[in-house]
Amino acid sequence: VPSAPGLPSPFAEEVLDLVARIPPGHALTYGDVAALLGGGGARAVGTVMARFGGGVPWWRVVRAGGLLPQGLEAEAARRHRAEGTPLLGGDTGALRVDLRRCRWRGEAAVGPP
DNA sequence: GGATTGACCGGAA
DNA sequence: GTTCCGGCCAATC
Repeated sequence: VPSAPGLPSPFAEEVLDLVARIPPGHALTYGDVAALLGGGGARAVGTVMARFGGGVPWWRVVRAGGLLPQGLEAEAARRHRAEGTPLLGGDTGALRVDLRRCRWRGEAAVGPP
C-alpha cells in the first residue's frame, strides 16, 4: 500500500511503535532504537521523532550516554521526574538519565533477524 | 529529480 | 574533563 502524504512512513511507524512500548521509568537511546529495529540509524530515528514524535512518550528516548534530547532537556527532565526515572547530574546543567538502571531491553519488541 | 537539514554517534586531539 | 571532526540514515525543501 502506498504511504499517504502526511502519514508516517513504515520506518516511522516502527519507531513510534517501539517508543510507545517503552515502560514508564525506563529509557532508550536513539542508537538503541535503531539497533532494536535492525536498521536505520540514530540520526534517522531523531528525524522521525522530530516530525512524528508528538504522539509518543518521546522523553523516554535520549541521546547516547543518557543525555536528554537537545532543546527539550527541561521538558524531558520534568517528565522523567514525574515518572521517577533515575537521573544523574542536575546541578552541573548536564542532566542525564542513568541508563545503567533504566535502560529498556525491548523484551516485548518483535525480533526482526 | 537533486541538495539540504536534523530531538544523532563514535572516535580523536 | 572538554572540544572538534567526519560519518550515518531518513525526511523535507
